[in-house]
Amino acid sequence: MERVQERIAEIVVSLRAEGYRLTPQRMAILRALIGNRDHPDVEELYECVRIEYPQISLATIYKLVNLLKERGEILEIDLGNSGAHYDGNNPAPHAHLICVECGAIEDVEVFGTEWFICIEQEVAQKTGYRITKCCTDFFGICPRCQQESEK
Amino acid sequence: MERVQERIAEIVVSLRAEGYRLTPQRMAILRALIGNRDHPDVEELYECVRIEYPQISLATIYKLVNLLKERGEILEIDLGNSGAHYDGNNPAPHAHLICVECGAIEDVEVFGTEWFICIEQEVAQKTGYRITKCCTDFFGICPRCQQESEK
DNA sequence: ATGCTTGCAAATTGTTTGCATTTCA
DNA sequence: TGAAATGCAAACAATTTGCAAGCAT
Repeated sequence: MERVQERIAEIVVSLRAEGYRLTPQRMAILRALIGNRDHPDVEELYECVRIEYPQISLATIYKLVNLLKERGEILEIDLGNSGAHYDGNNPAPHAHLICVECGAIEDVEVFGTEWFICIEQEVAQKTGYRITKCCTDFFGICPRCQQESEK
Repeated sequence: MERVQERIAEIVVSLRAEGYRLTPQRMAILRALIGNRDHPDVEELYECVRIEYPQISLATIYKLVNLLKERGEILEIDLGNSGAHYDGNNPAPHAHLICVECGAIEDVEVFGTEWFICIEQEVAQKTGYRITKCCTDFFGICPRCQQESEK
């Protein structure tokens, strides 16, 4: 899991380069955000960071998350109902798979980055749009929830 | 535009079959929802129906829209910030193209329904999920907004 | 006549903002 | 030291809910 440290270091460097400060709270949020495959929402980040910093406020989480989102360091996953989730591990475009039963969110490895670049180019060419982002979400029922409902 | 009447008729039949009632307000909302390529949000539907029914309330719009969404008759398009938009024309899976500058939303014709079925099957096979829905959104800048910012 | 639907207002939920105080660089 | 970040509370926006009265079937 050296990756996690690397990814955090990347973000730290990038923020510092722009004059942003790295407070201990921000470091804790980064740690909660990066390096879990959980795609947490703001509430989960809050609960996680609160263990270390019981004083932390939701506003602080929102502010950092928005900053990182604007800078393209994390991906926002919007499921329509309820709050947004965040993917801090992989800023490259990739699809997500969401279980509508238990709410689990996982990355889809089936299509690589090249695949996204390819379909983005095709759409750009046929529509004249300058494409900046593409998001693909699959909704369904995960194997575990299927088993449970089989009973 | 016979299509529009057809589509409305389809929905009317489907609702009536389940014991739902077709009030004049609901008919007006359906007309506002189906048969414009605008992908309206709730506010736009509200303004539209209000011309005919100045008394109508947002709650009524929300209730019908949720009913139709649950029944798979319309598609919800969630852009993260601000309210959801709806696509009543085409319940089959298809991608959307969103201009981040002017907010326009259009259907992407590049990939057909078969294409979606194909990638859904591939994901299902590789992950064990039972896929129920796939949504693909391309974000970018439309040709018109590109020209405008060129000046 | 029955019970689904309406429309109002109030309640919820998720997120943002203003500001005085603290703190990193 | 000075600008940026924190944390609190209040403000906001989108959506949902409860309920009395109305209306489609």
